[in-house]
Amino acid sequence: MATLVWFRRDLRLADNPALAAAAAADAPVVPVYIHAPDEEAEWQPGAASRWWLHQSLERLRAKLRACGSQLSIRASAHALAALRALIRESGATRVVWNRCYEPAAVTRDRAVKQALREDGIEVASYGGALLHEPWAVRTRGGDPFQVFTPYWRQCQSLEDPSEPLPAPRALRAPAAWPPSQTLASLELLPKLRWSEGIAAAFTPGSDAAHAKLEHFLAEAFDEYGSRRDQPGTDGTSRLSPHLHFGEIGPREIWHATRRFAEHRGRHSWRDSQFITELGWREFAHHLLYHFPNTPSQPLRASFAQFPWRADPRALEAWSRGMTGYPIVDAGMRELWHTGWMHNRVRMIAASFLVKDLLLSWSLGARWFWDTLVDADLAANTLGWQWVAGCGADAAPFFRIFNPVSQGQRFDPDGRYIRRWVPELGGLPNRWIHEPGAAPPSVLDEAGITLGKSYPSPIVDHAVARRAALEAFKRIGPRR
DNA sequence: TGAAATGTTGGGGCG
DNA sequence: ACGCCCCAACATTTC
Repeated sequence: MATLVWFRRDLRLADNPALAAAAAADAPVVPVYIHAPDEEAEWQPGAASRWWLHQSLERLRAKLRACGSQLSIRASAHALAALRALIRESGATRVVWNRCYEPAAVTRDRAVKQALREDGIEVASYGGALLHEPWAVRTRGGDPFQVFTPYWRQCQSLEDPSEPLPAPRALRAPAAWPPSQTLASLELLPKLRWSEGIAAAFTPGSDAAHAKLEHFLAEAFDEYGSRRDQPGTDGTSRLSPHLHFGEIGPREIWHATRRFAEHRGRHSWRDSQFITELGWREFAHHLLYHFPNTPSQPLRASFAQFPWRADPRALEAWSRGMTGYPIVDAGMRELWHTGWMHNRVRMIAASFLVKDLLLSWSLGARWFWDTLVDADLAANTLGWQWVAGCGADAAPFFRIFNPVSQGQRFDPDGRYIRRWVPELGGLPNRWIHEPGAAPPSVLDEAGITLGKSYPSPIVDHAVARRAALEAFKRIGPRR
């Protein structure tokens, strides 16, 4: 009579509709996690994500234990096979989960649902990962949106997301627990010990996520509009990996922000930039659901013929943070060391790859996928296609970031550069964003030999910009 | 959620 | 006092 709760990208007890539904029934609850990476095809989690997943599962297991429950972990080529085994071992008659929206997950879940029902199992799925289901938001003509502003306006006009559900206090145990593999047996942790940087920057788990949200609201929410673009400050929430793994749900964030703002008489919170960022997350999932080819194919078909360059050495220089443009290199090194990059810098680094180096956005998307702890197929796809100008509501082809002026504008005191590109630390602020143009005496003084202690710029931005305009002009403009 | 190129304005130095 | 030039500051256009 037990209910299987299939945890996936919802590694939390609070505001977990599937878990709440299972707990509400007068029946034992069997929480399970199934590691079936092959079912995610070419978008299996990268090394940084796997590290996070390991930590997060550990926290979830502890949380469940505190409720008198247990997490049964299985690795399997096919989730369906593992579910059937778990059903057999636990005598469960019902399976519940919260929906995922990636194309591979949608296909798989549909098949699993049908197969289990044919087995005579009761199956239900719930929405908990988004404020609005992707199919619930439509243009007047019934189509999915392709422009953010009208999309989000439409969302805001819908009924408010419901209040988050409380975490169950206790979960009924089954007569016998289905055995669990060890977490270690999933081999999620990296072989090399490079994860210290990530561990120093982040603490996975829903407790840390909620602490971070409270801290953000108290310390940074009011100034978010002005400080969110300054990578040298602590102006953003850094909730992205927690959101990706579902350690905290968007409804919890939405309502916590509402309560915080209303308590202080701030009634414009709905239109705050922070809430708008939740909107972009929704929009990304909306697009991925309705345009499932976009992780590998440009949404705008004309870009399929774009003459991207092939230049492995340039790609390598970009990946490793050795382009000679400090703001780009700082971002790429922050990514490599912490599994995260400030959003403003993501745009700058992405623009550099796509426009200055004329390398395909999909190469950048893949690198981010492998290295980000918050790697999310929907957000990553939207972000890269946006920068490349080949996606929905994309940046126009002529919008090309100048890595020097962007650095000067958003990191005026060079704090971000000094943190991640320490070899430039001795440069005065005047030159820290363009060592390639600094007078020899200044470089001397700072102990820098261009080409040795720090790379010379791998391209001349002014030249690269003109080449990009030329190439994009041919294929990019909307018709 | 750009930036460069081009155009306009207005104050100050100077003959 | 006046016109001229220079150029910074700002605005507009273009890619």
